[in-house]
Amino acid sequence: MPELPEVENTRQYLLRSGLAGQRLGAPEITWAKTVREPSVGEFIEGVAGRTVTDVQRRGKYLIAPLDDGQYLVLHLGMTGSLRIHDAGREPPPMLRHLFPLDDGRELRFIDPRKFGHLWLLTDPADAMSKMGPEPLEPTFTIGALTESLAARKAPAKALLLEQSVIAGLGNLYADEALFLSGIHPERTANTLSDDELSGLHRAIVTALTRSVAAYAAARDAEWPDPPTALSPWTIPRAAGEGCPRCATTVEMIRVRGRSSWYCPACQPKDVT
DNA sequence: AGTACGTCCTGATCGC
DNA sequence: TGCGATCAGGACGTAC
Repeated sequence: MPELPEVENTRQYLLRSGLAGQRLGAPEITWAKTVREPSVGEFIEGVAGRTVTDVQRRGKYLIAPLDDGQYLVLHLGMTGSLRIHDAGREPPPMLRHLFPLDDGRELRFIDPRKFGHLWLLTDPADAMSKMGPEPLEPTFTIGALTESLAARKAPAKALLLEQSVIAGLGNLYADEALFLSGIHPERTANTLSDDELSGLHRAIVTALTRSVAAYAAARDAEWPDPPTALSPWTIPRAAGEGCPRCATTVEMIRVRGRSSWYCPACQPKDVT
């Protein structure tokens, strides 16, 4: 599902498609609950006629500054994706919203499960002030990770999903980072050793960096319709599959209601 | 405050 | 073959 690498891929796709510089027409919103702020009417009125000046990303949020100082903010939820196509082209199934562009194309918001959301904000930085560090920027340090986990008794897996701890991780990359660092998903966060914390920090950066690169290569190879989803992780997510490191059959448990795949040999629950 | 869990959604898949 | 039940999980609201 859209996590940091997928959202970053979307950002790069939108920029390369020339969204910046385009003036938006009145958006067609077919699922009103998608708009979180302001009202749907104010959102449509506020977006119409404005020009997009850039596409930025914070965690899993896409932020498009507009030429009047406001910001169009998008979250893809679990199944959302964005495409820019000619207005005449057959609309895809599950098209939920569209933003007409002044060059005859349109920005399409496709979202089967309707978990994506839209905002029109004057101060997105304030709205996102509780979000944790960007894992691919220098602010994400071992010290920052240690500090945010030190007093927590929840399972490590659950905390990796909290956007206030790290911005941009989701269920799949959380599992991947735990696998790469050899940490069982149910390990209590405040029992992680210094070595485990530094290994987890490195694993998060490695997993995300690897995936961002995989998307970049796919964009180049498959332009102008690059994939919105790859599977650029190493821990298998299917019953009966073997660990890529030791061939032990991987297992799945539920942590906070989320499926968590791990290798019982490489990620022991009890560390001595 | 920290932790845990239900809720929103619908296409795909599973079991009888 | 068909149909109901289950699963998937990001972020938030609520409860303890």
